[in-house]
Amino acid sequence: MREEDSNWFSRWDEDLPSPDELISISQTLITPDLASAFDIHSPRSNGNTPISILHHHSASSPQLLSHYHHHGQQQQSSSAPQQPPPQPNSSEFDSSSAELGGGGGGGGGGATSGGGADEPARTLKRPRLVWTPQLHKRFVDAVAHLGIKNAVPKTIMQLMSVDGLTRENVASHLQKYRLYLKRMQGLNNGGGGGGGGVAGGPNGGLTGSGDAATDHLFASSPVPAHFLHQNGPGGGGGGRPNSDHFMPYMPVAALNHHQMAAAVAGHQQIQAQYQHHHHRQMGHFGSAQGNGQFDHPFLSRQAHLGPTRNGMMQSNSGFVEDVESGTANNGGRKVLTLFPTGED
DNA sequence: GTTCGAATAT
DNA sequence: TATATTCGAA
Repeated sequence: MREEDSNWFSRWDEDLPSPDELISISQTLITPDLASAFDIHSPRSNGNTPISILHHHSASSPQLLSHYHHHGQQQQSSSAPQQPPPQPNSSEFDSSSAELGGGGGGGGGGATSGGGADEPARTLKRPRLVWTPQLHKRFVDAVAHLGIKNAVPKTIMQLMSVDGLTRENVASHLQKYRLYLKRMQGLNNGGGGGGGGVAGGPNGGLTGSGDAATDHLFASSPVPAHFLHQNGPGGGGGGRPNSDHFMPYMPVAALNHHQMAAAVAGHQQIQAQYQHHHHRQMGHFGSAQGNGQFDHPFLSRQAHLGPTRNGMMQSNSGFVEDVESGTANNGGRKVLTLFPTGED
């Protein structure tokens, strides 16, 4: 058992005095897209953001390539549960404390000025999604429950219930994940056996490929055994949604029904953060709920990202955004990390 | 028409 | 590198 994942965890700790300090952060007013659109950056010393800004613009404007074609979708088929409407997070944490956007913090907030403030989301590029171990965990869980056969991007996305996650996000990750699984199969081909339960991560012997780093993310969450079995199209059998009795699983649809969802929502603590090359800040929720933590994979709704393909923005959970442009081997990229807390 | 999946681009 | 976007196929 390695806790390598703790890396990121310890990192932000540096910048943060202590979790308790940053209790509730709300970004409700500022939406990621808005911020990016207006190029709002770190709130200059606002008392809230101890960021040390390393504004360096070595590279002048990056490329302004304009090739954004987006197909928006989020359509619902007949029996699709649908993504939850922007539910007023009736949570305990009112989002009026630390305000990045509200008045205090953010200078950015006001940026909205301008003539029409409608239709904000459009032709905007969202930041790259960073797959944190937690997020990946949800992903794996979803896939596990669906079974390889049914594990297609759309379905996975729905099961994960992470707001802001797009089908494309999942598809991309899935592609890589499959590759990873394949590689593992190759190593242990034929084998079967064993009962060992979990496929056991990257066994001591790494692949000759040498890049184990790639596997690290994947390694952080256990791979369900059934994933590693080669399956022949053959005939029969077929589609069964993984009937493995692994863990309890509650379909999103169920949540849709009653306020139960709301209740659950109260427990979720999710955060999203924008990060740049390095430097990250995060807000912490007043998680002090006397309750322990929630470990339920599916029993929680997620943080909201900005604009959905729907064109509407949903923000509710606390966010911290840190957008910087700069120098970096990448030339400055905004990355969005949304991660659910309470796992692993 | 929609979604998947792999290739390709950044 | 990781993730995004594109493109052809089902």
